[in-house]
Amino acid sequence: MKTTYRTHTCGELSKAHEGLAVRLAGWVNSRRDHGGVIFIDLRDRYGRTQCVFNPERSREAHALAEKMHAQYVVQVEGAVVPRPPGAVNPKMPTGEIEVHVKAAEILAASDPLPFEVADECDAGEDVRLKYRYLDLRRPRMQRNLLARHLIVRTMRRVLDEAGFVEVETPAMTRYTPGGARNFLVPSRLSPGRFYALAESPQLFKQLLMMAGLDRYYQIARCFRDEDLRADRQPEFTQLDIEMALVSEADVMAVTEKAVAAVVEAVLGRQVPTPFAHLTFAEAMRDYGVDKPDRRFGMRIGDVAHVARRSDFRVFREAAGRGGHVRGLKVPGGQAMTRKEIDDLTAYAGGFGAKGLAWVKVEADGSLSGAIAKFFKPPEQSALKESFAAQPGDLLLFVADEPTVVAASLGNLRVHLGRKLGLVPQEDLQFCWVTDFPLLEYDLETKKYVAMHHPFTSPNPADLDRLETEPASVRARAYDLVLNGVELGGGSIRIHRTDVQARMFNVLGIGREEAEEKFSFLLEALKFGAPPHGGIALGLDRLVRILLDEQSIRDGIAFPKTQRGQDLMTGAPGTVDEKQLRDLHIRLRPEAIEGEAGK
RNA sequence: GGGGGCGUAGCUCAAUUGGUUAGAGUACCGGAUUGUCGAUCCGGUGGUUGCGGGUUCGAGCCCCGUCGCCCUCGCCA
Repeated sequence: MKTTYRTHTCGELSKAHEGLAVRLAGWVNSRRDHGGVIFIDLRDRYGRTQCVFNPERSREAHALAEKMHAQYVVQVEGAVVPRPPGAVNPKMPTGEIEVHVKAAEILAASDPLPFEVADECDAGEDVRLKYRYLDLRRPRMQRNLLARHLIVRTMRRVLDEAGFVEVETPAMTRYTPGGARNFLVPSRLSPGRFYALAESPQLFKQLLMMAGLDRYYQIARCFRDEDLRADRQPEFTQLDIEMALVSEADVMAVTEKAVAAVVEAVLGRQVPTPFAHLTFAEAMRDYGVDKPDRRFGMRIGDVAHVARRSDFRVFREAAGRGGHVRGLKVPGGQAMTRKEIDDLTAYAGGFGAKGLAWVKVEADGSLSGAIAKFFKPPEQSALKESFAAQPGDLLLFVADEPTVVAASLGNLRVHLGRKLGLVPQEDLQFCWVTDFPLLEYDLETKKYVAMHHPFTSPNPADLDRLETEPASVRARAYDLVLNGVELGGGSIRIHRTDVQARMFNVLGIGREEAEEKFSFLLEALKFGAPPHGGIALGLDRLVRILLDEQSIRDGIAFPKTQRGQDLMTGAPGTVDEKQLRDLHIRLRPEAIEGEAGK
């Protein structure tokens, strides 16, 4: 790493360099001034090295060191010397040596900092984001960016070796209906027209298969104008893959290889392949969600058969009218207080559950709690058997529509798993969720919408029911789930014009609209489209999990806030009237007022 | 759009039931200090309590509005 300004980095000197004359440059990490001797820890990306300024060695250098403050950029020249006995710092990789400085130069001064540049930073995230370049000087953030780089490099290596071609696709494309809200870019050259920023390279990668590229990948930036979360940014990165002449197993095999290589590279750990598989129906039944966290058990149990025979009206009626009655066993939950259970009820209520029924298993095996009396002894035994419940356990039940039961218990399960410390944090549990429904009924528009996207191939076994029983048709779609997080998803695509036309028809996309919005795809399908499929993995989420960070923002150099703002640059910002005129745009009054109010 | 948390010195936080001049650590400034590594010791500067309004003899604290950050539901094919 030798450059004009340095002979070595701040991380590489050791006893092996003893006696060597070196030149280092970096940031002043800290200064310890003893009146005579001054110690300065010099920091760069590679590490920290202690530099010693002794007035007896160089009066000028020492005088300069008195002026050096935190985060000054300085250059020093001196000799690598083993530290005196007792002064060795075993906590530092370079702790056995120090540089005795005989000449120094201040390359850049620094104002006092808004927050300390240290590994454990307790500054608020808004301050960190405003001064992101300072935040990124912290070793932890540097580790994150380096790990992200390693992850991307590993993905490229694995896919390159497997014959994939990296192709760039447009970020500025045409708006297509369905899916996420798009960011729009006004066209200066075509008044009144707009590009849409790509929410994914979906159609382009399919067209690359039709072009005969055979195997494509891209580290692709995607844009979605939806509300943000700890795991969602308006622009994010996907590892996007598409392959021709493949079935699900081919795509999964490549994905597993790439992901396993990444885990090995970053954490040095082996991930067993192939990953576990479960169907959407199994996931919903056992875990209540389509992205199960399989690091712990506590599966959802069905007690409809007991509910029907009970005297508890809420249960009986729910079980009778096609609803579900299901529950969770909380091991040792008998110790929970009324207040704790009330909190769980409120939590489940957030997912639509109107109540949370519970019973405790007492030491003698009897059930206690407000609803216990509605169950005769045989039903009480049946309840316990359903969960293999032992004395000391708590059983929680939700009786409601299937979607409410699944959502409330599924989320409650994860909530409890964390609260009770049942989740082995270090564990990495990958799994595939398959056999998703092709379509979902949207109550708002009273139409079927594609669960994955409109180009997903129906399962051939269900194809004859596409028009008659659309909700029962399975898709050739699959999601990759890691520790309860949806890492990504993909599908085998429709490659036949007739099937694609039927799909649009079921979605209520008329021939005219399909022709207008997707004519290029429909035409391409006519010119020899090979069977193909692929997947897209959320890079930011994978990085976050492997780094064990709480937010994907900590793996992104310059992320945006929950309101979609960049606190450093101030984006989105205003533009002047001339720019708007060039774009043939006039702001609506409420937009102008809203701006004035700030 | 809904729910929740937070907002006090550059930074992280405290401030009894609404009651005297809003404190501490850190950073910063000055001084002392020749083996520290979160250096230490002495002294000092630093406040529109996010903003606006209200209630009150009196508001950091209560009320209304508003802005910002975070979490979350909806949303994210």
